[in-house]
Amino acid sequence: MKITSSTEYATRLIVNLGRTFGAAAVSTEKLSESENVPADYVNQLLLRLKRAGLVQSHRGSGGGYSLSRSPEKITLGEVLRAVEGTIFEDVCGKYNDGRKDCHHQGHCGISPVWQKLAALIEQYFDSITLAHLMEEKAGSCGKVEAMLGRIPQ
Amino acid sequence: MKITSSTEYATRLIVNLGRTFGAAAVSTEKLSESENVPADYVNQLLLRLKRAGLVQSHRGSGGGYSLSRSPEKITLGEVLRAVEGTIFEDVCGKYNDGRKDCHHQGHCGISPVWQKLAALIEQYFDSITLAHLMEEKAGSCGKVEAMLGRIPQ
DNA sequence: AACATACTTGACTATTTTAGTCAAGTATCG
DNA sequence: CGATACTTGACTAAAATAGTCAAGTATGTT
Ligand code: FES
Ligand code: FES
Repeated sequence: MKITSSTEYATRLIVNLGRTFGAAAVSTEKLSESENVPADYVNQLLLRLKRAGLVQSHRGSGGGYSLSRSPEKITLGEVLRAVEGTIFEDVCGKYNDGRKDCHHQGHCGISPVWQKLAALIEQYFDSITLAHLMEEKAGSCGKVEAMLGRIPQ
Repeated sequence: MKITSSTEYATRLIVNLGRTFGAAAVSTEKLSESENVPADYVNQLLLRLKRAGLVQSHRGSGGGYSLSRSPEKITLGEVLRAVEGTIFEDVCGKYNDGRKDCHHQGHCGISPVWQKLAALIEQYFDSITLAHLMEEKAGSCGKVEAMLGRIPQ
């Protein structure tokens, strides 16, 4: 799974934008200062969020970024896929030049575990919205039960 | 989360040992050949598994490694912690020289999400035994429901 | 005892990934 | 027109990963 500085920063940045949703756009320099992330890095990350359609940009003086949807309609999963590409990369076949050298191919007991983990993680991230993240009390970090029904056994 | 080549290899190696549980020990060279992992790397990984008490070594000719417990009593979580140290590293405070520069410290909506994810993943890995991994049919990769009861909301 | 087998230890290196930087743009507002 | 601020893509330093190497030590067999 890819949890890098981009993950951490992008999450903080978009939550920051969520706080001023409906109000004026925020410049990357302001974001850089308030979230303590290098300015050029902020640019890079917000550009990816923009390309994924999660935020809008407004050029020129007084411009900046703003959410393109309300915080309830943006999930953490979308944010992470936007900045990292894919959240959980396949484990089997990643090493040994891509060929699966497992002896029990087709009915292997290991690979389903990685696949299910991937599903578990994706579903978890998709169950969490920006609105959840903006709540300033701990404990509301996704309803795990609700999400479980959708994981294939 | 740390899912590296060590993770992948160590899992395959210990499953391999599981298959001959009760029979003779298997040399690292044999393991290297049958699992297609560099011999010196196999040595390194099995040594870590040994230090964690999951496998036993037998020196001298005819020696090798064998499980030190039955496959039902070894979990994937134990294996991963043995080879990687910690499975999921803290996200908050990992960047920005260790200080949490979140504006809503103490009641932040983001950090509980990483913490819960970590718990989710650890519980999942701990719910899977070597015996599960050895079953050569897909689909028996841990009972997610059972594991959920133990995750703090 | 000698010898081959096979684990043990720890340092070392090449490769890849991550984190962050830089420069040269383009569009918009006032 | 000029300042503000996004846009693009390449570039670099630092860290992590993947794998190697060499010099051991212990054990079973002959
Ligand atoms: S297919 Fe990857 S370990 Fe079996
Ligand atoms: S404490 Fe890390 S983002 Fe709030």
